[in-house]
Amino acid sequence: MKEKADTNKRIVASLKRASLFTGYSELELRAAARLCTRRAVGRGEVLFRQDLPGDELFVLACGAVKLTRRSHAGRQQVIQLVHPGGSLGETVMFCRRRYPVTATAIEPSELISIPAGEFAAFLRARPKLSWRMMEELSRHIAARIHQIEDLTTQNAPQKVAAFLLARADGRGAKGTTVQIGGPRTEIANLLSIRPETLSRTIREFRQRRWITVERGEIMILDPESLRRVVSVPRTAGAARVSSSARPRVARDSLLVIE
Amino acid sequence: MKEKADTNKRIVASLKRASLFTGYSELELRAAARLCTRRAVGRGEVLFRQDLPGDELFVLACGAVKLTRRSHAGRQQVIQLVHPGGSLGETVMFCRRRYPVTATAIEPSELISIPAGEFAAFLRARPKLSWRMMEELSRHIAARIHQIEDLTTQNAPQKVAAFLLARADGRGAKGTTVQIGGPRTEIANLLSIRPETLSRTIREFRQRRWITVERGEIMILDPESLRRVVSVPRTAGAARVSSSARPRVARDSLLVIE
DNA sequence: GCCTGATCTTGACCTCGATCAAACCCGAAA
DNA sequence: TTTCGGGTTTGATCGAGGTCAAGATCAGGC
Repeated sequence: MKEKADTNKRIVASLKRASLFTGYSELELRAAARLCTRRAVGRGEVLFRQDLPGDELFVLACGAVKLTRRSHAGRQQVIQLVHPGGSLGETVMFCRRRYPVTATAIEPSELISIPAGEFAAFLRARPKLSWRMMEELSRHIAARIHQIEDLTTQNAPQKVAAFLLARADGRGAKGTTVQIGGPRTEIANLLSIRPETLSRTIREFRQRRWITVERGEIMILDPESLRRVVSVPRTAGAARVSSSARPRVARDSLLVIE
Repeated sequence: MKEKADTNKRIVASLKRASLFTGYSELELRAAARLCTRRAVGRGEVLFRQDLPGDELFVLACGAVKLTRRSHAGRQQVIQLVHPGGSLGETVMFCRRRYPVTATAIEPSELISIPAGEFAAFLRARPKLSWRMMEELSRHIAARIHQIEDLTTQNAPQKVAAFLLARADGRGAKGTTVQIGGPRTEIANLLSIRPETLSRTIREFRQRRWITVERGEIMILDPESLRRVVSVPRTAGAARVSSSARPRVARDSLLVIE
């Protein structure tokens, strides 16, 4: 019937934009799309839960989803914010059918649901696409490694600056803007800082005319300065003079650039 | 010739112990081993470097290797300590032939070197083993996610306790010991704390008779207490009484258990 | 054995960011 | 319009852990 064909077209269009499916031929895309179904969810809705079994993975068509992990001691940590074109739950196909994280929509979202079993069979029959999947998994590993590096080596302003630059990619040309899907708290949690600290840092950046903020949209005015913050070795090159010679200068700013 | 056959046997034996090769049949193991070569390295020797191209992956037969990442700002972070049976550099087969981390031996070590190109061909010809590889990559992702959780949600004593318990696995039965390969500094760096803090934490644990230390070998006396430290929500359940009613108790211990 | 250089320990101090608490803002419901 | 509730901002304070510096301890090499 006509309607079904139309749905399928839209699914193909969504998959085409997903990094998980780059490199797929038109034919392969259509074959994959035939397995899938669309699904709309409201803000706050949970797609799957950490440690629970499941049998579907997703591609995010539009909206925003957070992947979180609740630690044994009850503390929650955002692992990733997924944007349109991203995928979630891929590993459920390989790891004892359990999800390593919890996925929650932080905005009304549309997703493509892919049944794990059928997609696995689909891949098994197509070695070349299996290889693509491995590339994708490797990319994932690299991303998590990079994240560990950022979380452990950067201080709060560096985290925020790096985050902004990463979002405004395309070399962050002097006027790009960064959309923030969902409440700012989620970003703070992703960077593993408190909302209060994020707020203060943003204020600092704004006062220095490095960014402007309006309506949950941040515009980058001075990417160079932000980059400098990120790449400075830590509490910047000042000091290292004659130990505690001077009588302790008052600190009025979060940043220690000179 | 005899000698070559013997070398091959030893490689097979090493691979058999590697998680990357579990599930391989004897035949498949031998075929894989035929591609490989042994290699011994000294302490401090670098196997491959972050961001540089390369074309081999490794299985660690004995010794210890650290995987590190140097951040843009020069700070170094240990991502993983690899033990015998572990593998390193798997992703080089998929990610533009570049390594995401630097691998350095922290003890004299023996490795099996696997040429990336040939092993890729080997896998492509064996879909079932490709699938095993995907499982392995997924496991890797899960491990990194878990690590992010630990790094961000735990404080110093929790990190150390969790580390000890993880190493003394087999449910850490009251007397298991933990070997530490390489200098203790590496462990501190892995947990993203300073060596000084690690030292103090270990002293604390020792004073409480939870562990004993000798000759770079730690024995766990009281796994239950360690587990309790890990799973306590944060600065433990004390306080929360009548705000600052009491005149600020002196803190003499790193831990806040009651 | 005795040096010599790494690694580990201990103490004193200070800083960054967490925490607590109180306004403030703003969109949705009434 | 007012009310209500989640999110954000701001200020004040505190403490875990980082930093610096000085010893102690250990491991090879001679």
